[in-house]
Amino acid sequence: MECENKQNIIMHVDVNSAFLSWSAAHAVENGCKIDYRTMPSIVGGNPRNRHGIVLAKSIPAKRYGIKTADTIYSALQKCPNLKIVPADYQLYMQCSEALRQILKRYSPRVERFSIDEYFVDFSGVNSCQTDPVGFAHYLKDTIYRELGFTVNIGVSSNKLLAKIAGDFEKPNKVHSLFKHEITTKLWPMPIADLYMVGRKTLPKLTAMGIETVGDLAIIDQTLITSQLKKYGLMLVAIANGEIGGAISGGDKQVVKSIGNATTIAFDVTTKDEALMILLSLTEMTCMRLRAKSLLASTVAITIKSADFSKLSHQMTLSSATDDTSTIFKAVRQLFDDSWDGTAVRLLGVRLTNLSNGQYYQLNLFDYQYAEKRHQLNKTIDHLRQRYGKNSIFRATFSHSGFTPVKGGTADNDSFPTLKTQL
DNA sequence: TCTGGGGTCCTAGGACCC
DNA sequence: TCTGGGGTCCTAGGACCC
Repeated sequence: MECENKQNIIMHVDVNSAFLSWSAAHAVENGCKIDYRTMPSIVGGNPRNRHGIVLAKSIPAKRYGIKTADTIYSALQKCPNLKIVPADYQLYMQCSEALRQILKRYSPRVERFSIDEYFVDFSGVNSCQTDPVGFAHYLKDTIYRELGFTVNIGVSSNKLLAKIAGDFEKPNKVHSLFKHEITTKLWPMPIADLYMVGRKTLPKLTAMGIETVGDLAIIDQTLITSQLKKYGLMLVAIANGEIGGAISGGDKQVVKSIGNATTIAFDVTTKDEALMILLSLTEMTCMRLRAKSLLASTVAITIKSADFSKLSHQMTLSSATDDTSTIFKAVRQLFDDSWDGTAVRLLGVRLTNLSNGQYYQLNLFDYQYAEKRHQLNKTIDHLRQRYGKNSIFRATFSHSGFTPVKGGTADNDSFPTLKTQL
């Protein structure tokens, strides 16, 4: 059936220091005399409303030991004259889209992996067959010439290896990592740099005497399982480049959950305040649910206390719904059942058990009621889309000092994980 | 630690059924 | 009830990614 010499070629395109690059390129384009990329700088949140972490850093900032997710406070300790640039998510979405448009010129099979990462399937694309690495260089330079920011491109025969290759040396580089290069390019890497080896896993691996990816790749199965269970086996598979999967089509992935959470600028101590915030998060989450034409049957809330202890509570509804009021009723009950009165730092709402079925399981009366609610919700969604998300809101919010619809990601894209395609 | 917000997957324990 | 075991679903918590 298949053409016998068809070669799978997958590329991973990753924007270098994405948020910082994008903000810097945008500033330069608008006449800013200095390029933040050439000096110690970060994109960060605002510590005044307790969003004070590093979202992206320049390469000079990295040389001061500043890491993503550091507190801005600690970043300033490491480099007192650090330039701090505020985040501009609208700009970032635009840059992400612009990048997608370039990629789509060369292959129809483009998949968004996160706001600053894409997989592109070049299998069977003629211009790319004979010299994929050369083509990747051309692509990288085209992106820089047209959009003004650099990317890393990883080239391989599956997504996992392409992604790992893209993470090798940065910035503005192309690396290949084909199966036959695993032992020479991947195995010498320190184990700390392997995808999926995080803060908690690293000490466990080092305690087992694992220092490089190669050490992990050839470890005895029963040994790794005894320490890390299934997770250990997955890591061994990654170390051998054995998890992959082609890119199916666009970025249509099955969404498993939708949610929004917010760290509040102050500690919340009253139920009224908490419910107000939960309502605004529910509004946003339900709007996104409806935008995807999905229904949810499980509602969950998260509470992070002032001491950073976390708690989650969930309930499954008797039938799936996309109605804000119905879902908020559940949210309110979950909060009542789980809040013990301690000061709250963060609140979150998440919907799972998603389906795209209609309102089956309902009798005629309930169906008509649900239909009415559905129309009302749709109308509100349209108004918010056209006139802004706070153009229409519940009476409780007037003069409350709270935002009626809270939470990010108004875009319709899902960000899948590699493991989904295991 | 002056410590964000969007997700996915895994695990362990309990409820319930046969 | 001095009661076995397998399957499935639900819940809470935790690890990881960007």
